[in-house]
Amino acid sequence: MFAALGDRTRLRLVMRLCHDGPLSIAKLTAGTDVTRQAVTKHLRLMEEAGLLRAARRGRERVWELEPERLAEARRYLEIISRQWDDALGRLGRFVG
Amino acid sequence: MFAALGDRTRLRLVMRLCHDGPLSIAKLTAGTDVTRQAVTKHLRLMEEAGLLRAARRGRERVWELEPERLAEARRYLEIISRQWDDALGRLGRFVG
DNA sequence: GACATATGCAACCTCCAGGTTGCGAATCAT
DNA sequence: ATGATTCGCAACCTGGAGGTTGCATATGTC
Repeated sequence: MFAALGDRTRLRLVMRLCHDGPLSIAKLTAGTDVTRQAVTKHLRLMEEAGLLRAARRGRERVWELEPERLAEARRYLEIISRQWDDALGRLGRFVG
Repeated sequence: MFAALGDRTRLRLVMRLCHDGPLSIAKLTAGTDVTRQAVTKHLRLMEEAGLLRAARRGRERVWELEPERLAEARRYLEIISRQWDDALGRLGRFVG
């Protein structure tokens, strides 16, 4: 999940999608400095991670974000930092 | 940043830290199936990513989370999904 | 001092993520 | 039907991430 966002090209693709709306592979490739095949691989990877969703339209394959996954990641980070605060609290009580 | 969390070992380290509080390298290594050196490398990587912070205490080096970075990541994801909603809204107006 | 503990440094190895190239297949336009 | 787009498949290549090993260096303990 985080690995899916932990790559330059992929993060760019997500940003592109996130403020241009659904796009085809060719359109997405246009904004990058890599090959269409590389873009395709990244898109599939993110699809398996649950971040994206694809749909055929004519000869194109249109990709769009799956925002629920982002929300999930956000919740996860929130849990992490909350547990961290708790741990520091316990530590403070035991030490001080 | 997301790349820092996009690795199994690193995510485990973060989880361990997040609910046990600050720990030394040896203690952190105990919970893993890899070498102390590997753990050290990961810790430094996350330090450079701004996720962790270290402090010497005697002969130990104690690591702890830098929760501000997590908050930053959360904000970033929020921006992403908000822009996505906006993009879909524009699309809807133009098409429908 | 002698010994154990906790870490640092550096060289090395292996594997796969990220990328490319070449070709084939489906869809649209004229 | 011919050509131009848009995509899929498969083989291939390469750098660096993740890991290990061996040794050196501080710090604590007796």
